[in-house]
Amino acid sequence: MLFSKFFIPTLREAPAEAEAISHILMLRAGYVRQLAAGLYVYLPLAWRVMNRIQTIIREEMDSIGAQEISMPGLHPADIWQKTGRWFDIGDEMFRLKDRGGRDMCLGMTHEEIITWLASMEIRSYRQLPQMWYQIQTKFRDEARPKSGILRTREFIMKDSYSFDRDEEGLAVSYQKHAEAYHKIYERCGLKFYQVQSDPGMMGGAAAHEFMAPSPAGEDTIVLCKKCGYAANTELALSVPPSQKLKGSEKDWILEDIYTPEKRTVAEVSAFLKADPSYFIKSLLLIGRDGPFLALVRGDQELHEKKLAKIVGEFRAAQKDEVKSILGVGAGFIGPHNNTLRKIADILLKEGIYISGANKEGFHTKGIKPDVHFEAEWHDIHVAQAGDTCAKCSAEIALEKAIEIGNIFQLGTKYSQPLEAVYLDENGIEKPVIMGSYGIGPARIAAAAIEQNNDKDGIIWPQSIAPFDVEIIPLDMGDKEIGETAGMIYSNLSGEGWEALMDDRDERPGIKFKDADLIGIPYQIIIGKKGLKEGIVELKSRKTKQAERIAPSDVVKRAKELTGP
RNA sequence: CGGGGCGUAGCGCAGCCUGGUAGCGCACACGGUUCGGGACCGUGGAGUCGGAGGUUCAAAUCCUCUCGCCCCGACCA
Repeated sequence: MLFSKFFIPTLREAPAEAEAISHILMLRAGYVRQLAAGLYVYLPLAWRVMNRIQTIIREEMDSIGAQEISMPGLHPADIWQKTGRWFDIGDEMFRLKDRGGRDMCLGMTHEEIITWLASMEIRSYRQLPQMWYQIQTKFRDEARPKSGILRTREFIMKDSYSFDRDEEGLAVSYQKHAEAYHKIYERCGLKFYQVQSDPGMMGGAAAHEFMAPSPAGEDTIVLCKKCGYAANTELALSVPPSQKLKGSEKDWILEDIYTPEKRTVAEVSAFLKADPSYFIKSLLLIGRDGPFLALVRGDQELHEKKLAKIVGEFRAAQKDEVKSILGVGAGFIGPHNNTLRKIADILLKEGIYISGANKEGFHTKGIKPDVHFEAEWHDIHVAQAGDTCAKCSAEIALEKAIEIGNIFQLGTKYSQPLEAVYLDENGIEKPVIMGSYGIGPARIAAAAIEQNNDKDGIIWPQSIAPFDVEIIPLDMGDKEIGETAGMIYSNLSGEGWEALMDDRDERPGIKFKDADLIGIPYQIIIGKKGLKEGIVELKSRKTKQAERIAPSDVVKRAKELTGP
């Protein structure tokens, strides 16, 4: 491919709206352009990357026996109504009506549609298991699209679905997907983790996410280097450090202490000269069944998602609600002396504490859990660096990560309402057991850039680079340079290499800058000085190391370094 | 949806406070000199100042409304 004929609109300066590294580099290097919030045009370079990623995905999906299909992006509402998601999902679903006034939506995912298909076609256990996948556009009206192509309102996704007779079959399909995903990410040159995740609105039992560590990520994951425990903080268990005992605390007796105008843990902690770990933070929340208290240790944060999994939806109480329910201001509420339902962090089961006295201007010291109040005990705190692993007690690490894929065991969540059933060997009708599995190719591309770049630009992993090699003749006016470049180009092409040749009549500096920005992993630099000595340079984008080799040796050497 | 910021030439920005000729750098076109890490000189083209309404003799600038984009949070199958 000739650079002069290929559309690569590089920019010297990045548009001001870009913040994430991958976003800035994709704009500057001429990969994408933004149409509107969360909507992007993929230019030729980016589309080549996407195609390479999709090819890898197809190969690995096919190798586990999945079959590619294609489903519509526009869906009738009634199928989504049958599973209830038409009502459960809010503004994030694009909804519209067709000319006949029928409710429709743009597909955010395809569980409903594929289950409809299965319900029409699957009759017998003899037809199972099945794995079907597609690479297709999804639409989600994101509340806040961000970070370039990392979070968009329209995006391509590989989604696959498994259909099995029973849970054992599902476990096999699930495992096959997990293995295929590992291969896909490895082949794409990504650093990644498989972590436990929250099934969320997908429903079902087990779920894992594949996470590419990056500061640009929206998720935080908890990792234990010792035992391998890995989970999204949405559900990650951890054991924070215990109270720092000075010795005298165990002699505390239950007493109220006057703490005028001291409301927050920080204020009371400073006032009483006691570490925040001696406090119980009491939060009055309003759930579906009325008000309740959530209790976490003073140095901890409540994880609202963990709590929501236990009690369902809730919201914080307003100031006047606190007054009317507990008869005291928000800074002085505590777990004892009231009959409200209490959900307490498991960490509070041990120790002795100070908390609000439920009396204006007072805190109570010497509170012992299970003695002075009772509660339902759950892990509801946010895992933090410095905590230890709930499984093996080693110190855990926290990392920001980009979600690049997920796998869910759905069970019968969709097959039941949509009546996707089969007859087993005994002629008994049973619902199909399903799994669902997603990968975002654009996120793979963005994560690859986030993980592989330097001050000059992108450094693509070879497998997903838009081209394998860029040939850079420094002076197109020089006959010998032009001929050598042409020879190398056709030799490489003949061996299956995809080469981009910068045939533009530009100064060397511009060609070097653009080449580094675009990030093709190898550059072959052909200049007058080198040719006088009979050599060209083969330069690694990543290391910036250049080898001086004879033009005729380029193919041989390139093969040694890496395959096409 | 809550909080904050920004919309002036393709990109990056100044001008706005204190109303009066729309400007700079890069990019682009042409000519010349250059040519191993984003060259230099000269000439030139390009802007409904996001939009609407208002105040004023006069609005990029002041006021009101509105649209869009970005960031933080909430949300996120």
